[in-house]
Amino acid sequence: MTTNYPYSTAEGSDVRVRFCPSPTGTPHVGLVRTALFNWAYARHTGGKFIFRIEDTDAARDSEESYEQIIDALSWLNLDWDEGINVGGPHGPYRQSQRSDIYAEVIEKLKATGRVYESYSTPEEIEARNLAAGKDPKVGYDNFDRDLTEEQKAAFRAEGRLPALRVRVPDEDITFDDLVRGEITFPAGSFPDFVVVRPNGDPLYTLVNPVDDAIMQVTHVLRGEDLLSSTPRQIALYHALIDAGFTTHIPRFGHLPYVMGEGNKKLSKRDPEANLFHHRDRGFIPEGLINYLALLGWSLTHDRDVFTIHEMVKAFDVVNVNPNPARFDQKKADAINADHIRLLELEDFTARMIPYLQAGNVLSNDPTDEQLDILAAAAPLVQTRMNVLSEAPELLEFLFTPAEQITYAEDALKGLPENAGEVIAASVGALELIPQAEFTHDAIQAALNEALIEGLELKPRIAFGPLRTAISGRRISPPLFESMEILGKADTIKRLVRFNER
RNA sequence: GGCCCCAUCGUAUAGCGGCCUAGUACGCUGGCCUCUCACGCCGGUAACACGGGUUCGAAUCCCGUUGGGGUCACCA
Repeated sequence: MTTNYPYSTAEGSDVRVRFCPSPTGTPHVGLVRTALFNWAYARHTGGKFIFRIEDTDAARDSEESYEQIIDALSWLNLDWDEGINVGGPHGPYRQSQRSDIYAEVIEKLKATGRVYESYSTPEEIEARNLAAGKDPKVGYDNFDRDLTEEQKAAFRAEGRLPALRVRVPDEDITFDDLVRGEITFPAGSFPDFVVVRPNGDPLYTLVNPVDDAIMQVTHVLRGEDLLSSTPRQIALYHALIDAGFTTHIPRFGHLPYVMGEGNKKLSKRDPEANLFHHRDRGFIPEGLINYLALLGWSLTHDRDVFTIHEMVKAFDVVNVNPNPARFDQKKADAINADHIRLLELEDFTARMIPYLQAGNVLSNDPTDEQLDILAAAAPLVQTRMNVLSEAPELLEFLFTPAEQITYAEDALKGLPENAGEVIAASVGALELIPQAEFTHDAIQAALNEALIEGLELKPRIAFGPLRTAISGRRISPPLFESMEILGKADTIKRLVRFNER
């Protein structure tokens, strides 16, 4: 019974968790959240985080996807202690390179009798179920469990090769899920399952638990979709313990789904499922990690913006919420915006550069003058962005020559009748400011005097035309600061050009 | 269909038997600030799926119902 097959009791620095994606497509935010929780648990406990790749499906796996997964972890700063590219005592860490290990395991497993040869084809199984009046959905009928040597020889004589199945014990299987509590699967819930194809290829059902066993994984934290395969893995673990590959069954914790719109799992088709979509939009790692952590976990009752360090300090998988969480783009953006505001100014400035380049606002090799403008403008826009891809739209006018400014339709439409007069008066006032004193305070004072007091305009009416003339937009960073950055000559040039258009 | 999981404002969550006439955040919304837009600040909106228990007392424990989801491959 289960007393013979103990669960891991590891804690603290003895904890060993792993992240083991199969490289089939772009990294999904659900996958990333799984990586994050495993990583956070390892860092919290002081244990080890192992990263291996489950590339046993040659038809679907790709090298591109493999590289993207590494790119994703690196971008998010989720580092690992053993595995891909860093090595470790249980390598190699790509399953496609572990065939010899699996071959040895398979031989030993056969010797224990917990794994047996099965010659039934899917067609034969279905036919038998139908003949017995059973729903074909019940699956395999354990037909080959006790084949005699003569029967096996007869099948082989027909040229048939056996798949290998695990003999599922005829008893209830119970485990204590770290996020859901005790879960019991009654005896007979599932039939003996295939772990090795007739051609000798081991399946996920074998290699995943085998590698966890060999790598001495103590806590398996993974998606809820694998919950119903857990009793099968536990059955296999019994065999692995019998065969001497390990001594304990890991603890399991099944993390809730990340859902999309409606009530369906966020599918690979949804753009917001794609991690890189968020990176391209201008999520910063701090923001995305924070938001993803919120999907099933919380730091405290009254605060949801936190650093990765705060998360590591507080994270325990037993506090993960079992119910599925909807991915809410608006909330994610808001969290990201908060993290953008938390950045040091220089850091924020630097992080905008790739997005400005992508938006053709900055060249690949920005000039010192451009960098000076950016540094001056950065504080004006740090509270005006949710995602960094908003930077080009907001800052473009500062990097565009006066003669190339275009005026947005909605900006022109909202202008007052006397826009020309306002601008003319502004030019006159600004001309009087000495070049060296062309600061936002001086600009504001001059314009206030000329427009608000002189022409007796409401500020809203007074500054709208100037904003449009300067930026071409209805909405822009603060006006006087923008004028200061542009400088006296360029500012006046823009105003004059606007009135001459 | 069998088996399994899940169930607090629209969304994410706090809550682990009394502190709850249910807190926080996003969203939406009223206002203040204000050169636009933001930020910031003040306020509003809105939830314990249902029915039985257990208990002096239940959002919290138990059972059932309903609803949702997953899984039943020689995919992972």
